[in-house]
Amino acid sequence: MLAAHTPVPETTLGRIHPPTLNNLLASLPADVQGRLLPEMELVSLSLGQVLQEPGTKWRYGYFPTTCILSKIYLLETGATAEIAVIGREGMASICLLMGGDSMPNQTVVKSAGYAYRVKGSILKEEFDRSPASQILFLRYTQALLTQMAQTAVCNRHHTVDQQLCRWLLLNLDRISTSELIMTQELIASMLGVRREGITEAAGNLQDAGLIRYSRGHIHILDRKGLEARACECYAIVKREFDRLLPNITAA
Amino acid sequence: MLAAHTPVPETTLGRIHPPTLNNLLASLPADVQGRLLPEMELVSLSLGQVLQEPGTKWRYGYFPTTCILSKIYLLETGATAEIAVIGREGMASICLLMGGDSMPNQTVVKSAGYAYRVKGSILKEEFDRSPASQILFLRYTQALLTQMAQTAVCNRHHTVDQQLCRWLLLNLDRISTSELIMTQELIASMLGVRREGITEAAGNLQDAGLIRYSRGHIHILDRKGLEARACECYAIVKREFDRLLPNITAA
DNA sequence: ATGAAGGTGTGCGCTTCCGTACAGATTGAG
DNA sequence: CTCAATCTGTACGGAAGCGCACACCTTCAT
Repeated sequence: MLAAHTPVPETTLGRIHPPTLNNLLASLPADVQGRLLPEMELVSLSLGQVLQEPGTKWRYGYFPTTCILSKIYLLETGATAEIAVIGREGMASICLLMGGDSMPNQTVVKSAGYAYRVKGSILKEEFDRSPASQILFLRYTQALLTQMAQTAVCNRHHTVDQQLCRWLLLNLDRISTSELIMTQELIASMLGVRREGITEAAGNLQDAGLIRYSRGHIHILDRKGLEARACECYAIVKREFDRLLPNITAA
Repeated sequence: MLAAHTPVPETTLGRIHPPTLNNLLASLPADVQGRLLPEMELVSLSLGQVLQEPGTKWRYGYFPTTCILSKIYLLETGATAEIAVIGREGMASICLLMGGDSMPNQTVVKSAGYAYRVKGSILKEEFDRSPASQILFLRYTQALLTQMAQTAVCNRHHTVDQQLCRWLLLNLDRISTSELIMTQELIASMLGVRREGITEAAGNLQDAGLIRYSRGHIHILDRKGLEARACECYAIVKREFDRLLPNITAA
């Protein structure tokens, strides 16, 4: 069931919450922004909302500003696993640009907030027409590719503890506070492990003084500590994002 | 250490072994083929040869005809994991087109054979210039993306037995015989598990009459049986390849 | 205030896979 | 033919994670 998006009317919010909060949009040259931004629409997305079901055609391109999106696979058994995180550094709907129009995974909102969206046809037209936007979007595609590949390796070789650290950092990079709103149940489904596994791992991190946990609220106390405890996967992906998209901060 | 490629001189081989054995090249319209094919060079690749080290700039685009390539991650601990397979259905060096020029993983030859290669600059120029080639290469990129994503999920949730089936099928689709030349040691490093794990899984498949194994030679006896025993991941990726690249046979 | 719902901590037996060690089998070079 | 190298089979203890069960503890609506 596709929840309806809530378009935000032209209010003060639109003016104090510009599309350029999204780093990709902000990195586009002025002429492309001039054409694209007027076509964009601010939408409010709520936690858990399903943006796109597997195999269905994307009608819009989404550029998060304050929300975080998650690409999630659903298996026949009901098991799930997150394969990519998308925040203000990027966009959802790569497949519109790649020409496939759909992908076999779900896209859900894992942190409530805002995003700008634009009709797929308009986005694709701009992509085909302007080399500057093409370069940017293709480089982002490669960054996303790297994130997925690293997720595959991480799933194979690293412990739940390490993966939780990586996962927290990945999300922390995409919000402006140091507090994540996320139940253990939800984290477990993203990492594709048991809820009890997260309870234990989070307990370890809390004992180590790295985070503070309370009923769906995670306060990050020691970012450096998390980085030290995370597997190499986080740093590799971050380095690639920085290399490919030098003007964009989040990993 | 980068082993030197062996360029194959203009002999009868070149004539009876055309670039169009590669399905991507074969799918290009005549005018693009007219420009690109004369620039291509047939190279012979041997088992285990390292085509590209992590983080190094790709100088050529590779289009396998009879060889199979593998994108492999190396972790700090020495652990490895394959994240994608590339055969005659595709190409290595996506990052040339995406603009990143390098990726943080290795590319190795996992089944000896031939490939055509072309200078990166020429390939990129053609990509930028001809919409037809761009559409094709971008759709292939999405297919590759799907393969990686599915690998991530598979690594998380499926047994070695299932993954071995998927892996055998993935390779079988990219060769013309029903015999794979591959030691258990090598397979283990690709799947990121112990060699003994493969011994056991292969033993199971042999007992079930699906394959016959002998010192680095695997004969596939019952393809349908393998498909039935594999996890859903194989079918999902194959379906996406077929959908995105309708004129291309291998998954 | 109070009961229900949702979120978290804990324990226990089980499976899968890992690490290690070693023995047997096949292949190929001298 | 013979020996060394390579590949494969087997065995065993241990670690990590799963599935399940259940006891708490917050929060929130009635």
